[in-house]
Amino acid sequence: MERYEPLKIEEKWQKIWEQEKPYKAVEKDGAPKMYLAEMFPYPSGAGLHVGHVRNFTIVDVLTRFYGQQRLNVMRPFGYDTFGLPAENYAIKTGRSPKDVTAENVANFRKQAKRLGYAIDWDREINTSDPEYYKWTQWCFLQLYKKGLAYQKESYQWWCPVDQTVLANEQVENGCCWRCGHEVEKKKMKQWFFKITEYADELLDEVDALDWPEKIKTMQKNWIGRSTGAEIEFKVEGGAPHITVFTTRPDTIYGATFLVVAPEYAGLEALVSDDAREEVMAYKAEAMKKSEIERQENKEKTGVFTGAYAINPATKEKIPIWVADYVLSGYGTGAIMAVPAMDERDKEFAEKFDLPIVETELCEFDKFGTPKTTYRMRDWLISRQRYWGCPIPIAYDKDGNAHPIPEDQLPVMLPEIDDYKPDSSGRSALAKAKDWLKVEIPVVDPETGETHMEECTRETDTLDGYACSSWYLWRYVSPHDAEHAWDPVAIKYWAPTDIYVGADHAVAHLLYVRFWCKFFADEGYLPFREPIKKLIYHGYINAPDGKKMSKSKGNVIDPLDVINDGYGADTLRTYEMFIGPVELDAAWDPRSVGGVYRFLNRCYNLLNADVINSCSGSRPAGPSPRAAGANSRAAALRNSPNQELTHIRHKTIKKVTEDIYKCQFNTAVAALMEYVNELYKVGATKEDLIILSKLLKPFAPHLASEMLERLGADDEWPKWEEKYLVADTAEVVVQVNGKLRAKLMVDVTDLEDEAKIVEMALAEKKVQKYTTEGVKKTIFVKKAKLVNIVV
RNA sequence: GCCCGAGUGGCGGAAUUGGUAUACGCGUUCGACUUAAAAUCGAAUGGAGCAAUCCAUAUGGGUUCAAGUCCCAUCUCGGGCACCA
Repeated sequence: MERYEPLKIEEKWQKIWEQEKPYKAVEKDGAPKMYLAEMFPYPSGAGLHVGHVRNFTIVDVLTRFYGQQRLNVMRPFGYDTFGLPAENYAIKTGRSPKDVTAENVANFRKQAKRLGYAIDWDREINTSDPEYYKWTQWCFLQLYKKGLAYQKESYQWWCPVDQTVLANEQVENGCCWRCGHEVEKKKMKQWFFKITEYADELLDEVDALDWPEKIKTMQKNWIGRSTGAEIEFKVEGGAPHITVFTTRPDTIYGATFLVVAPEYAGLEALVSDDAREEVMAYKAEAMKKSEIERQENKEKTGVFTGAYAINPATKEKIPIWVADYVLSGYGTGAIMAVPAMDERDKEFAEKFDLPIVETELCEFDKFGTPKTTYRMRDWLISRQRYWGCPIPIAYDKDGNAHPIPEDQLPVMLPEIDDYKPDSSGRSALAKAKDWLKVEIPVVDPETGETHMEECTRETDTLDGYACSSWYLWRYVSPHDAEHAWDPVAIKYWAPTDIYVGADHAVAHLLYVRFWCKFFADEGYLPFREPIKKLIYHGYINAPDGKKMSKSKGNVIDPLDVINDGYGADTLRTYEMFIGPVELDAAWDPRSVGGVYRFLNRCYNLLNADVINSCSGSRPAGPSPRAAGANSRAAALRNSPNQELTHIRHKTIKKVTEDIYKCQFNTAVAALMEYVNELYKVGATKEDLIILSKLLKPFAPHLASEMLERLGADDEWPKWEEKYLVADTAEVVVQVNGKLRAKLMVDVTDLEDEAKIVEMALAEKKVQKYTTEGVKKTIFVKKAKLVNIVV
């Protein structure tokens, strides 16, 4: 008998797929379209890891599944290549990030091909390719034109290690998401995208999405809408008014003091001469503290500013304090403290001996104007780093920003020698002297006239998340030189039907939604939500359950698993079998062997002897089970063809429904059961064809080989309800809810409750318990169960 | 602290949503083939007991003819938020 040699089979089919391009996606009428994608990878130097394999294989199983159902599927592939790791590696090794990236991409492509994915390789994109980032810059300019890309000077998160600012979404527990170092606050002029403009829509449309609840909740929390009012407090002595935000304007009678954040812009003007020294010292202290330190010390601190405001309700004079428990970035950076109602204000009042008065609630909007605020801030997009998409902006001699005209795009990233950022707070691009100068049309802000002027380019680059905020639309026309995305193709393919990832619950997945809404408003997209269904899967951990990491030396290299002789089909099928898709799972090298054995058994069924002898009306194969066999095996002995048909259709149904539900582990288990049955009773050719078709999404090489030898196509099989019901059924007999006997009955008898109950009561094992008489009997047809209550 | 999830054999995990608990796989044991090993094939495998039976889905109660599934309380683990006024 021929042995199962996965490496040979896989090489053969990968060559065929490379040459014949069966997965090329073309717009066409007739079949409905199905557009699937994974969150494209950042191609690191280490190559593919088992987590990528899980991610890509989920997409592949679905792609093949829908493809076999003859939907018009599109499954592209791409690389998210801009970013710090490549740049840092380049600095360390003295090589250019471009070269390093090109190598990594080539390696990723090779490895992805080795896994046999049904990718349309003509739709490959790379965010650091000028052909791609030209359109990232175009997107920026559209946002800029509408005032949704703007500059603002404010305090920002700064990572001292990576020497760049970070978006709120990139700060995790007060630390940089990249390097883990504590972040600091730094006052800088930076570029932002006005995502808050879409806060309401982003929030309101979350519920309708076919996404995991976990992700939807995180997005809702992140946006964090609260409704309340802004109330203006006059300050004694003529300093500017203080506007506070509160969700409880009705408690204003209990507001006994105001508190402003240390970063509050009007603080200087407010503070009295007596208090100035102390207040400024407090502010300096607060600014020095990292976010973590501020959070750790929950003990309230603060200083009196020496100034007083007038409570518009009580007309009383109330003191103004500065304290770091008030956040500068939220609301107005100032609050009215109502210690009788609010725990934090109460704690503060008690500590500093401020008055606490019970408040009578008043009419909601009497003293304020209604106002909604969001926890979400605008998206900070400038990065002081080299390896990113240049921001298409230049500054005139007065420092005013002007857009680079669209016909000058792309603003190419210049080749430089030294990528290292320095302490100037500017990126290494500032050192590219020739590149910095550019002549562009400039509009005079006073006369409104346009003239050409030599300007200086922006040296910040865009946050990598900007590059990945629109790539799902680039896939529909990846080589279009005229548009970011082709208007016809986008209408056909988008939005993405299924998107698969394991990360970026709030950042990326919020940003794509934001851009989608913006470009829909601009008329470039005919939909407002970019992703219909999101599959958010778990990580694969090391065998000890810990995260895989190079330093721990517990990394499993997927290519090693393949080359050890298991092959890609085993690796893929194992990762689908490893557990429920949404859960983390620990790698188990022994279970990989189990899946290999399963595929091996599939292959062995192909053995010519089996096929030939089974093609007749009665399957031969290994001898049927001997004594002690269960009732189904008995049924198989009696009417093998009928029973086999029943099992076949049951398997088709189970595998089909499980894949729809993304329950890949139980789909694989059902295939294993099917194969076990076929081993017991022998397989017909039809069984082998069905098995191969159902197996193809998981193990496409082996299945293709089997289908070829069987002379069959890969069209997804359908089950028929009539075969799901066998002609005999097993009825369970319980006494007081405990299993006591089983009956084999004709299916037609299932309609006859009286007959079944009579049969049940006639069972010896049942009669043992019914000597005292029977109170009642319950027959559940659906469950094929009788319960006798005594 | 607040809000969600989840606790099932030696292990990863199944259970048509209230109806045969432990599918499938791993591991273990025995057997066949082999000079031998690997591979492969077959059998057994929740616990106790010779058995009939009894006990088992984190713990304790409850509802029900029937509970892993529903309700209440407790414990443990995971995730999210965490001075957001």
